[in-house]
Amino acid sequence: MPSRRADPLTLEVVELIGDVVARYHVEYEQAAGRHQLTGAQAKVLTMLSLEPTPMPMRKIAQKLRCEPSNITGIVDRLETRGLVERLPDPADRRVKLAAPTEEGLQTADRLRESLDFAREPLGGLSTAERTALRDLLRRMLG
Amino acid sequence: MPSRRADPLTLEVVELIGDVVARYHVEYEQAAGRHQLTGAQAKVLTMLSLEPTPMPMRKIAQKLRCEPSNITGIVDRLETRGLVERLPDPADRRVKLAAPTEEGLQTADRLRESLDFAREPLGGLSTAERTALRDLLRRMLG
DNA sequence: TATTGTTATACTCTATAACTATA
DNA sequence: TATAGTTATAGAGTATAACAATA
Repeated sequence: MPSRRADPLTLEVVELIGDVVARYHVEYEQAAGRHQLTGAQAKVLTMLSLEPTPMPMRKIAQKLRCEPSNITGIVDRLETRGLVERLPDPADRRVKLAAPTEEGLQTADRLRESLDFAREPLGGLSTAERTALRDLLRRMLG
Repeated sequence: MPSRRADPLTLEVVELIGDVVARYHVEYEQAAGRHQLTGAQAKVLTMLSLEPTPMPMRKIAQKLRCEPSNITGIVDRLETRGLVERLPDPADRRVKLAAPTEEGLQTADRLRESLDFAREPLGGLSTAERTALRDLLRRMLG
């Protein structure tokens, strides 16, 4: 992996992405806080709310790219608040499946709606510009 | 602040931005880790390395949007490693100014160079596309 | 033996409140 | 009194290692 200097244009784009990241982060934490959730708790709850079926603890850790032992505590706190529950896996008694409760699903919905980042900064862009941005981001991540 | 559903295009852009944010974060932490720094330490060191003059502790906190008491510990750790030093402010004896050492500046430089996010994901984009992305991000950030 | 989830431990980050030394 | 930085404290996230139950 060669380490060379990027051109000024690339550097500026990287800096702008850094700004977007910083802003997104602040807004995400604020949105989570409005529901008495930390960022990590909001991430786990959101992920579980988008899954069609309950998810093993280990898989949550893989998706979040962290150690499985961390998920124990995060799910503990979500479970204490009645937003998530642990279910046994009939196929493997070692596994515990985490699933959002009805209240957890509602909280996840409200969380999504309160993410102002969805509207505010994109509000100034036309449909054509948003389409262009979408395509560029897709290619970037592709 | 009205809470309404965003259109599908906006939602997709927001999701893509979320992906970029997640990826940026992982890469930033990894780059920091390669230099035995945490993300917060890397942020402070980078900020100080870009400032023309030493910065009061309080101003660092404002820029990072956190409490001043946090900066004490972060600068403590950077200072222990010889990457940052605290200087007195001749104009106000209450103030302590933080400044990167020579080694701190070198570490900050290497950190920037090792931020793969600068090259890899943007490598697939042409100059015209990078320009378009820059303009869209600029408009997004207002 | 290997794997899943948990526990125990240690470190860092974070906010809050109280303290100190200046202003 | 007000402000800058620190300290003390508590909660949360993180990685590592060791453990019990199960495969």
